[in-house]
Amino acid sequence: MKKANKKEIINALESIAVYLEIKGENSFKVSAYRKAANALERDERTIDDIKDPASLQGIGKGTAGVIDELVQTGESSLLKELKNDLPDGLLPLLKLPGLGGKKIGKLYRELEVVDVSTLRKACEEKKVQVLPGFGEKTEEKILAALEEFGKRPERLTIAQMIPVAELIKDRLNEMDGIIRFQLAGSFRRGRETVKDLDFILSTKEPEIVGEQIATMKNIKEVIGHGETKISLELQFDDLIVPVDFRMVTDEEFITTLHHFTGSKDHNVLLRQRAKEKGEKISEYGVVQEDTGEVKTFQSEEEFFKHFGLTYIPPEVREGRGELEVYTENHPLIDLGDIRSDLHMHTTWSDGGNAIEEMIEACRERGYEYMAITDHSKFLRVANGLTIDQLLRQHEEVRKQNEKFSDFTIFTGIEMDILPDGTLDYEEEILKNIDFVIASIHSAFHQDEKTIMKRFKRAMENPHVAMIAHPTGRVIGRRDGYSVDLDQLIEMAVETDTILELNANPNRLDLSAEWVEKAQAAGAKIAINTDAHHVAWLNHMQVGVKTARRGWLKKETVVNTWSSDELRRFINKHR
DNA sequence: GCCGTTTTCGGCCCGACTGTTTTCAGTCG
Repeated sequence: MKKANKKEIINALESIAVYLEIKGENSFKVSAYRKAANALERDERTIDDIKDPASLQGIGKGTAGVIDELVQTGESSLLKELKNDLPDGLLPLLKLPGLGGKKIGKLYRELEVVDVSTLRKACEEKKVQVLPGFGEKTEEKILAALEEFGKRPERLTIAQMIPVAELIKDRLNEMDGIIRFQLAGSFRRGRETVKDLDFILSTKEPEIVGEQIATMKNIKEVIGHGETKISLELQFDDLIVPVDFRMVTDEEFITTLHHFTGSKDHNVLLRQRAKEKGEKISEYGVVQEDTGEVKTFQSEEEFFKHFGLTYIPPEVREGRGELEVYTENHPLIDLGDIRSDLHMHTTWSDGGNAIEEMIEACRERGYEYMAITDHSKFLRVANGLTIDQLLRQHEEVRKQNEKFSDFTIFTGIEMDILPDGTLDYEEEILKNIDFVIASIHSAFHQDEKTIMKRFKRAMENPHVAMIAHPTGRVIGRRDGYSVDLDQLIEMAVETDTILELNANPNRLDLSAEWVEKAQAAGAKIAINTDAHHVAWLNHMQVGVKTARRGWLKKETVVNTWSSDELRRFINKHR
């Protein structure tokens, strides 16, 4: 029997939790299996290196037994048994809003609902509304949810959310009665995708503010409207965005902001810690359990300090050891550390702005240097530069460069690694370019070995400074090519090739998870916007957020260095 | 199911909102 790998074990534990939930098991037992899955996921080691799973916090005798069985045999008798007991068509029903394990269990036992279609039938025959605990409205809602089921993506990309978030902020700014507001949730933590947007508002007049929110433009539906919480679905063309608004007093603002920034795992860990001190954290403050005294805070710094911690940036509040690390300062890279952008396009290839405009925009952003990197000749669809054009462009860049004593413009190129593994320009050309980027834009279907050969050849070329968007993924649209990232990182360290964190919110490539691994291995990262328009230079913020999610320090990121330092690094092997 | 210098039993993070109920269970984040 094939042994189960770590991912399969985590999935099995999560499946067990879901089945138990539908069975109506004790909810703490259910969450014990989820906690065990989380504990495994958080641990960096492989399943073989974790000799004794029960030694991990959250894994005891029971779940360790399940894990051991999966490791030994590749199967779990408990999971098998559950699968025999319950139809697996019930599992997707948990995704329907308003339906949880308890209700699904009841539907199964009382009405023999086993999947989406039997559930729809039961609703249509009006059998659901007569069940105790259900009613007419519940039945209607289930039917409506079934109608929408599968039509909408579960998570929305940051690229889609950025303009929506800005629009809502503008509207809140125009409303009466709001003292201050902030966007919280996974958006604030910088996740690649989000389920919804969470806004925290402070006000003395929740009814007045609530009324304005519930009547704002673009509302598709008001999901809920209570005294302090309003849930909406906003619609912009095809895009439907769930948005939650929470209203509190200004004193409560900071603890509410922290609570709804999450993550859930982070909150749970911090609350457990508070409990050990005889305190209780809620949205409204920290309660001294013996006296009932409620403490509120002026800032999140102050809040964390209360628990003996320094400020924990939202990006790392994932319950992955931040409470242990942030007993002292642990600075991560910051937007203010960025001194250049090393990947962008102009009208010479497929960009929308002239060289001068890009220079001006970079200077406005306070950078000290930059690189102009248009596409190479192979990429005809993007109007890649012929050798003649390239030489003329670099002449132009050098001329521009002479204008400034306080700013440096690198000549550059985003050169294609061709399907056969050769590079788009000869050594003779490359040796005169300041910043050579190599990247893959073709033959995505090739197998991993072939792709890795292409990368290897590029990275071993002494003139190639950086690999751009290493996986080629576009979030929510395509996975990219088959690349062995562990090996790529290894090669990057060996050849001193920089790996890119492409800050385009559709790409975020490398991801937070992989830049973290790259940093651990000693590789260097550049955060670049790959801007095709001056406005896209602002994506640097998103890139830095992603870097922070990967715990990147300033030193790891080459565009926090001075231009001389970077030049020395690039020219080391030339 | 997990956990424990108060505990090997009895807790487990906490609260808003809805729809079902006549005081609360279920869901959600």
